[in-house]
Amino acid sequence: MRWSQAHIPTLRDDPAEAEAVSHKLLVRGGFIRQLSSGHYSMLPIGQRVRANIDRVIREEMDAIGGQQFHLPALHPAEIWKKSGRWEQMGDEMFRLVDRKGADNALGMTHEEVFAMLASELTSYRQLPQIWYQIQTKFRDEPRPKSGVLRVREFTMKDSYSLDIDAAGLDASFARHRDAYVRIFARFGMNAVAVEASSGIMGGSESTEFMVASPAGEDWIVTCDSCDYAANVERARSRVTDVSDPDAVAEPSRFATPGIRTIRALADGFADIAPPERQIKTLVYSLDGVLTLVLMRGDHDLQEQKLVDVTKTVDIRPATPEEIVSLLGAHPGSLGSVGVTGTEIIADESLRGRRGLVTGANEDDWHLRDVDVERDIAVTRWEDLRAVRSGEPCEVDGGRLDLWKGVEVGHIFKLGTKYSEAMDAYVQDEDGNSHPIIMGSYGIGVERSMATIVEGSHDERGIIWPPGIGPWDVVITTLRADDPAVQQAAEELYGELRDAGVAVIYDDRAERPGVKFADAELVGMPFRITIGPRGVESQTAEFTPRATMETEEVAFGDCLTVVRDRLGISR
RNA sequence: CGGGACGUAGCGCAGCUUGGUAGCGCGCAGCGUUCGGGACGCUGAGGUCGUGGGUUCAAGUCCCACCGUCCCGACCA
Repeated sequence: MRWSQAHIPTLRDDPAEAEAVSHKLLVRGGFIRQLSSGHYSMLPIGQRVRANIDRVIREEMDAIGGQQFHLPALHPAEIWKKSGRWEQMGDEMFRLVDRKGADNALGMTHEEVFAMLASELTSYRQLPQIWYQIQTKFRDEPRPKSGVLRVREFTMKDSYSLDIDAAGLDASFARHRDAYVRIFARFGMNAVAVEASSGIMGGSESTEFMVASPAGEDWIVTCDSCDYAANVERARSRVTDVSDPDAVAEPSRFATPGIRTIRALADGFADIAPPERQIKTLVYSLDGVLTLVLMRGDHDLQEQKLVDVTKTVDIRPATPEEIVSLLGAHPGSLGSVGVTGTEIIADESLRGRRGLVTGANEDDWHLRDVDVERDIAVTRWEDLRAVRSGEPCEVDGGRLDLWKGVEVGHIFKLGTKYSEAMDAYVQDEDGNSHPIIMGSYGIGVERSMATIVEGSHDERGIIWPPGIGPWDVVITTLRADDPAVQQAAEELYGELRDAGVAVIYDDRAERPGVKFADAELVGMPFRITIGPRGVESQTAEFTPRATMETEEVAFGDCLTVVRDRLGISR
């Protein structure tokens, strides 16, 4: 491609609304443009990057035996009703009615359609299968943000494994995991596989691939001395021990006028009520049912954990009115001693604790000498605690770090939910019918593109890894009007192109500063500069974008150097 | 959905308080000079001031409604 003929609308000014670095650079560099909130156009060079990302994914998916499909984006409501997700997906699913009056949905994911296709399978001999596609997904996000990192319409590589038994699923899962490690490595990312919650998709062994970035929306916990890594929605840590008295008296009331917070109670009654000796009583509405949630005073609830253990779809804190009608007191004086007929879910760190302080369910009064197991009718014990930075790792006691990450991939085991719903059964060798066991695996394409940029840029612009950017090499001429320069550049351009190198020739009659600045903004990994000086000595300048350290290369050696730097295999 | 802000030329913005012929920078077109790090001069093109309604002799400016976009929160494989 010649730059003079390419549509690469770079901008000199930052887009006003840009807050994520990748968004700013992709817009300025002429890769993407916004159409509306959450919908982006891919411009030619953005599309080239996307094609490269697709290619890498395809190569690695094919390498583990994957077969590419292309499924419809528009789905009849029936298949979603059949799996039970027509209702479950709520407002996140785009829905529309066609001219016949039939309900339709724009696909947010494709378990249903793939499971329908899998229903044609009849024998264990046809398994295992890995089926994938690279396709548009629609999700009516309540708040698209950060440019292309969180949108309503995006491309996803989604794959599904089909196996006859758990061992087969384990193998398919492991293959995907390995493929993902290779894919993200080729993207130049340092992606960490972390334990995660599987959310409304259902399933187990949910593993997210996270890349550290300030633009990330998830908090990740990793241990500094072992390989433990988890999303905070699921992360665990060791609890700091608190020693309690062996036996305590019956609970007794004491007046706490005006005290409404853990902090205030600890300050006012330092001898008996430090935060770790208090019980924090939270009231939640879980699918419309009021439930008490008990935490240690100095701990915070991780709401996703509560959602996961209770399988709740709709969670919200109870309103003050609901709380008063349930417990007879306002927040600040709530407790669970003597409460019956209401589910009481307590965090594991409260198990066996004695001599604690909690609200008396009467405004301005608290109870002391509470023995949790003796005095509270706990109905469930669960791990609900939010992990904090610096806490000891549950595995080896190492220090836990907390960092923000972007989710670029997610893999998990689905089980038989969709195969059962869509009647995807096969017979085993004994003639017995079994639902196919499925796994589900996703990679966000545009999100990967943005995440690469988040992690690989400098003040001048983007630095694409070889094989990912729109071109690997840019030939920049200085004095494009000089016939000798032109001829040298044309020859090199033809040579590289014939050799299969992705090269763009900046033949524009611009001043050097403009051409350099554009090349660095767009981010080709290597620049070859040809000017009058070099024509004299028959040398070009070879400048890797990452280091910006220029070396002189004879015209005749340029192709060899480029091949070396790109890795000859490509 | 709650809170906040913003919609004026392709991009970034001023003008609104105090109503009276729509401006600046970049970019764009032509000509000339320039040419190893975002040049300069001259000339020029380009705007239903988000949409609709209202007040007024007169609305980019004041009032109302709606739409859109961004940020914070809620929410979110």
